[in-house]
Amino acid sequence: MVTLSDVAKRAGVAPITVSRVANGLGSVKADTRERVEAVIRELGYYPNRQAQALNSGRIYSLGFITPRTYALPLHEHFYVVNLLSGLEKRSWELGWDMLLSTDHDKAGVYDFLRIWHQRKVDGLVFVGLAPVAKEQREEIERTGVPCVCIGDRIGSKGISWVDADSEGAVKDALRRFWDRGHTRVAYLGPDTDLDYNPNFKIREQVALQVGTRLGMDVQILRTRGEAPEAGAQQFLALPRRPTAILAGNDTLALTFMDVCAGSGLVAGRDYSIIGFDADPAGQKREPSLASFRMPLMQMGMEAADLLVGLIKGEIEKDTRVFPMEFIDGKSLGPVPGKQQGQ
Amino acid sequence: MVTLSDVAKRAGVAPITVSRVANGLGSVKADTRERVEAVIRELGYYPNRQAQALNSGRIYSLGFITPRTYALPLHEHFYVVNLLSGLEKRSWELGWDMLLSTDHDKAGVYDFLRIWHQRKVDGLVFVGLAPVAKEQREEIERTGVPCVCIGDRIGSKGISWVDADSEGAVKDALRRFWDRGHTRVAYLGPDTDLDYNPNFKIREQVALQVGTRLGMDVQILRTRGEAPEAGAQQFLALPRRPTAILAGNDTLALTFMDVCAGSGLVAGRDYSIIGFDADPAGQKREPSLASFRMPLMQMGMEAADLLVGLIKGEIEKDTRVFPMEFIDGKSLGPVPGKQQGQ
DNA sequence: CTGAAAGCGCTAACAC
DNA sequence: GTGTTAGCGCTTTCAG
Repeated sequence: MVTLSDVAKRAGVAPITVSRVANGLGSVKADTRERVEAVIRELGYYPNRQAQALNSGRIYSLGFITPRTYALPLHEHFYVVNLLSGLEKRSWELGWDMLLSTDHDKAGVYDFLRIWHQRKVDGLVFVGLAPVAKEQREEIERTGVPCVCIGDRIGSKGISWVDADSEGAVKDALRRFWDRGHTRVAYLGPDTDLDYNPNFKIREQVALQVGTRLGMDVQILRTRGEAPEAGAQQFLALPRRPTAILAGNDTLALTFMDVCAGSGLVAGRDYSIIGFDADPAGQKREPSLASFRMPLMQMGMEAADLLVGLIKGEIEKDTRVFPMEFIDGKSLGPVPGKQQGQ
Repeated sequence: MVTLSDVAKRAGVAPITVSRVANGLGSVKADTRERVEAVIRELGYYPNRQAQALNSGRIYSLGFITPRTYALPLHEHFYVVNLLSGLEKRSWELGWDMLLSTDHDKAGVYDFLRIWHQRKVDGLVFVGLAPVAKEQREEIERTGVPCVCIGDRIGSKGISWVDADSEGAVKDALRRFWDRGHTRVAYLGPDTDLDYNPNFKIREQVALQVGTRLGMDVQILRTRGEAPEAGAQQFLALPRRPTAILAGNDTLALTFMDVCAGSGLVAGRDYSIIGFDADPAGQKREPSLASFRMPLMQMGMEAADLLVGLIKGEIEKDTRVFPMEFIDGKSLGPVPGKQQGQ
């Protein structure tokens, strides 16, 4: 391994001079600089980041915590892979590397701060698919780890976050239902006890508020962890069924459509439905599922931006909300039985 | 930040004693150990890996170089994402972290050894989608960087590799053609000048050898970088067309099928075709595309295994080949015009 | 079983 | 403009 001193000896200067040349800091006479630069190239010298970091406290790595909440392999986690892609891209553009880690240690203990404690990274990005424990939030505030959370609007003054605009999307969806004449609508969500994800709650609440404000009749349907078809069964059993359903995500929506199809009800004809996530599976099926797409790659990129800003101390805690894009589909239709064009 | 000395002071011992307790090395009296352990927990002490690495030369991170060969965002690179998934899983199981990096620096210079030179990782895994320059191979041999290449059977004594068994798959494919009566076959490959990937060459050569040995008439069809439909056009223009085509990958196969469909030729009826990669797009289309699937996740996991073994010095250069799995599809049929059952 | 001293590669602070 | 000194947090000698 070629060290600073190796270069210094060969160039006949003090180590600190090589340091100054390598980092372009301080003033060095032109011919000294050139001589040192020549030796650096000749010997193929690279500064040892570990040693640098021991001084500066900066290793130029961002930590990305991959959630283990669902026992899926990483590559099947559409959401995470897309975020990762954006994070990697922007980190690279900014000249930082990215360290991938998981949020559980071997004993199953939630320990996502480990890589920061060990000083392997300067800050952390994590995905809000699981709740962050109170002690952890306090630890983050106490130690001042630069932290960005994606998808959970954490109420901690130590944690910045980026999230998609669920409120806007729910309003948009209900407006689309309304424009097509639907007045009896439902929100289909997961059993909140089993499936932590703050966006489900936000979507449900906003659906209730906005629907009521529009004068709609809004019901809540719920799946159960062990019975994903429960929401649809609930729906089918209703005496006066809603004509339009907003589902918390596409997975919920697709299961719903499957169960209804079993009873001869076709989306877009017998009822309308819109989901979230723009899952490719939804767009390929027949009828195609209308949905909202989050700009995941961009969210990942901005999370990296934010984190680097926090680490450098250039910004304080910040939060960003990204609009979702409506993806049209055949699952959205008029009120069944009603005359077209009023 | 809590340091070793902080713990030492509080426990009333020398720093080295804390080090021994934290690492479980050397002998420490039971009650001293317990006292120190209590303080470690109380203060929430984590060893600083940078400082440790400065001594031991080991940071417990594996580098994964994401290729920039194709200007795709990471998440659209099926192959890379699946490998990544396996690497991440096994690294985690082994207690190592994974650093993601790219193979080009900002000036476009191929510089994938950077993170190792900087001592941010102990070794590297990279994907053989682009050729490794001679100087790089020499540098790897000279410096002894632990290296594992995926998908390119690099002939360097410094580089271990893992790869899928293209030979076996090609034999399997030709055997399947043969069993269905096909005797005029073709291999469809990319313009080799434009698309570096050693597996294309292997598949082409093995197809020629094995086909000839079976007494088949084997032709070579080629796309061109700017004209992916060239292979199919070549095929359509032939006076006596092959009845079965083995494509270098599913992308090539799907383009081929599209062009042929434009001339009224349907795969599985008018000709047979098999691809590589088991691209989901191929399995969802009509007729579905028969293909070979590589165990990408497993290959990633074994690459991590190999790399950790190399780093620890437990193994020398090693290579591993993984069988592919045949995925059946409607694109595979009998010889057109021939009576079924002979 | 425990500790003191020296050093890993680098840089901040202070001379000259 | 350049060099000397000390120290980042930890571990490897070598003593006691």
